[in-house]
Amino acid sequence: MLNPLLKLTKRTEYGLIALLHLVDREGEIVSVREVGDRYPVPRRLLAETLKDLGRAGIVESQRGAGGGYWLARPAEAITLGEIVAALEGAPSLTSCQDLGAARTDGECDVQEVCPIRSPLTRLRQGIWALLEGTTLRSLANTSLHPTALFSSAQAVVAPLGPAGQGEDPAA
Amino acid sequence: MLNPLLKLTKRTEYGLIALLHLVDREGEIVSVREVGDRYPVPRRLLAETLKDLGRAGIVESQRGAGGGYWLARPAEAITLGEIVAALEGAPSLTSCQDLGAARTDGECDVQEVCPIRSPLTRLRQGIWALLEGTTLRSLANTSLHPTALFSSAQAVVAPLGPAGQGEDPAA
DNA sequence: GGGATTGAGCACCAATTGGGTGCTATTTGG
DNA sequence: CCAAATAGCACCCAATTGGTGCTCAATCCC
Ligand code: SF4
Ligand code: SF4
Repeated sequence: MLNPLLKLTKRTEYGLIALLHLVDREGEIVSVREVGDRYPVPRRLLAETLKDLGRAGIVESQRGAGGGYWLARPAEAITLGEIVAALEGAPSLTSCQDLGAARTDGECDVQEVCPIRSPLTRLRQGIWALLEGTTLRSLANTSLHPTALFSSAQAVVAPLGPAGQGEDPAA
Repeated sequence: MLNPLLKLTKRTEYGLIALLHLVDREGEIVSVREVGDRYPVPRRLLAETLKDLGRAGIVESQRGAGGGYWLARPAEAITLGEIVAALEGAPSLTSCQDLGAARTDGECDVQEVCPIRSPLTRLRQGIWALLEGTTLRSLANTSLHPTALFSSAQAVVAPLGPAGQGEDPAA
């Protein structure tokens, strides 16, 4: 069984691969064909992913012969959170939390007496802070900038309490 | 669309609810019936969840009339990561990473030339550090212990680079 | 001992979601 | 006009998750 909590969808993975390629070719125009030739991913799905990223305003595109995609902004101005949101939808940790979306469909029975809503919300914000705190640029140049970055995440999630002993559940 | 990255399964939610109830009744023995009476969740599924937690060694149980469940350890010695691992399986962010599991099924074609494996691994470890750094006790007594806790997460994920500007994708 | 209560185990079904493709229209360069 | 390339959308199939049925085993109380 794979853990859904920590799982990125293939769409997101393909999107990230494509975006990293765009970073590599920053300033130029890149076609889906080119990306698909470089990485053994379903080219068609890659195209769908790029379309999504385009609709989200992360990349821009040019149709017609010689067309393709390029980053709509410099790589340091694109966050991982933004990418994930574009390809997997708005962030919400549980079915009752849509965080800005319409409240019309949040219909969990437990909601009234739920003891985990509040702490989980904080956790979600913490994870999201991680994603927001990671730029596309930093993904490209990994093993660079060993800077502490969790200021916001820390502030948000800290009330959850002190750390445990950190056992490894994979054992 | 709900974001799978930040989504807990119902099983985990129910499990957490049950566990928090056990924390409340720490020292006593609690039946599934009792928990099911307090929260409007499918009692049967709640039972399955408790079984899983039992198999994972998080709770202990007593069969027969008057039987039930109790925490196998004090609440501060049970981490959220452990709970999630018990109910949703071992942590792995992408299909190629099983982190200790058998390598026989990690069969992503991209693997050889994948530019995102390494950074995503680090991200996964960061998220997991968050989960491991949260104890069941701290979930119960939220709004307590405003302690900084991300030492391990920080150390692990820091190489990903500096923070972005933190836009809100839900807007 | 006998019945009621409660957990253990396992298989099974139904709904949702994610992975992936087909098809057609539209834009652009030559 | 033709070829290349993106845009849009509907659709199918496999996997996962949410939820149940049924049976067995242990324990308490009378
Ligand atoms: S109310 Fe509680 S159980 Fe229901 S979706 Fe929200 S967090 Fe989960
Ligand atoms: S190799 Fe890359 S694309 Fe394949 S599962 Fe791993 S991270 Fe994802």
